[in-house]
Amino acid sequence: MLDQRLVRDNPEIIASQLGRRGKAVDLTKLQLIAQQQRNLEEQRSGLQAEGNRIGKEVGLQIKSGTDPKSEDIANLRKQGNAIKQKVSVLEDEEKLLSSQLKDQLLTFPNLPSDDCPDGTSENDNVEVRRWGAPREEEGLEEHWQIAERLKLIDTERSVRIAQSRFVTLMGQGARLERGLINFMLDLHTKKGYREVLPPVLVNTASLTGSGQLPKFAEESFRCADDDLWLTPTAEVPVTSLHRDEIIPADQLPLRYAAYSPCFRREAGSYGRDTRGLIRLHQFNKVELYWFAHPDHSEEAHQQITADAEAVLQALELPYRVLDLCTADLGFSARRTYDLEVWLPGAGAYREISSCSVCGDFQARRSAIRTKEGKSTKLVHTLNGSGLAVGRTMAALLETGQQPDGRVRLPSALVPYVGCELLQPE
RNA sequence: GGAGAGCUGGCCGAGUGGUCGAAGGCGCAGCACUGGAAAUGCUGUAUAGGGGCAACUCUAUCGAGGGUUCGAAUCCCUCGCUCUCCGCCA
Repeated sequence: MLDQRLVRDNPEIIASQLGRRGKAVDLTKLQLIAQQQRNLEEQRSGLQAEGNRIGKEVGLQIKSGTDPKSEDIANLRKQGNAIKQKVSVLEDEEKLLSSQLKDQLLTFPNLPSDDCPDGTSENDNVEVRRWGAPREEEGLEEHWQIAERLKLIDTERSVRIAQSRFVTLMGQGARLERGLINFMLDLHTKKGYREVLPPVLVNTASLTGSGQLPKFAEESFRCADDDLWLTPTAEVPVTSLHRDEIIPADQLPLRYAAYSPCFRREAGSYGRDTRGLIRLHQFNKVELYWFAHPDHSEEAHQQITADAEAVLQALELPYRVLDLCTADLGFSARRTYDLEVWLPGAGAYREISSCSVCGDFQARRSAIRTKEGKSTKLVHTLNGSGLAVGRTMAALLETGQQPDGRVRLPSALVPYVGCELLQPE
């Protein structure tokens, strides 16, 4: 969420920054609401001060012996009542305006960072670097072909169990998925990340706090009888881990590595990536998350990205890093590096991790602050996939495929999977 | 699902209508004492919003929302959550 004061005092900053994201907004009305709301607050608190004075006066007089039924007291009561009425009118107006303001504000995306490249579509994303030597051969299989041939996944029966876009991992496939989760968590915790296994059902406040609500309700699965949703990413519960808290500055940064299954409705993606492990309603992900001091979030962003890259490097998977342009930024992000892994079978780079710095955007929604001396300020939050497990498996299958149909796993994974070659069981 | 208890500051805990943002304790910070430390003593220590260059000041907040009252942490109503016991259950 954006700062209300910015709306009130410098709406032109918001307009120009959101303009960079391709969002044209007219803030004159909202600014007016914000200013009126402040005026009402001033009037109201002045009246309340007067009312408090009268209340005390009555108490004092009665205590010092004045007859409670005396003229003086009756007069004060009358004044008190008059003020009460005025206050309640002002209060109603003020509440209406604040809720209008807040409702609007919750629908605005974050302002892009100054360093974020300008652009109008994903074509304007800037490639920052590449790592590894991509396999570029003719006749390589795609991961879903390999997975079905080796019976690592059962797609058809998954439809019976649930519906399309769900997958059941079987045998070595299940083992590989489990091994990858463990491998990733081990890698991150060795670097000092605290491991987290959060609830995957989250309440409305949590989804609002990290930015998924109110705008993206149709992207999440919702429980019919409770205020609970299936989390679309561990970013949601981990943000709320410290919701409404003040974190002492000497504890920052807090770094978490959270494994969770993730659930997304993928509304509006009919027909895309219908086969295999790329786009599912349920997938596993290890998420990196930082609560950082506001002065150090830029460095933190470089570090969290490097920590996500470390997984790809350890798995010997070639990738490239994109600096997302303003048009491609997610709702809560100020700046994002996407990691795209090379899929030799598909012959394309595919997103496998998104590393974002959100500034104080989520912290304001979630009331997560830090304290130095007397002043409290909002922390900065960062998140990055480290990594999306299903897509990692897809990349491993395509990258490790052998002419004989088997799949060679990177050596780092052998202790986790128990073999270096996947072959028909 | 049934029955009961509770929800107060970072924590514990007092407070049943009047100057209470809230006693006391713990914790934390500063100062004093000390060669240094412990112990001790003193002082300070919530959040949000408004005004002010600042010192400071006003308003709100005792789970949430309504109500009674000149005045509510305290009384009334609704809701939420937590805990305990019983039932069920991995």
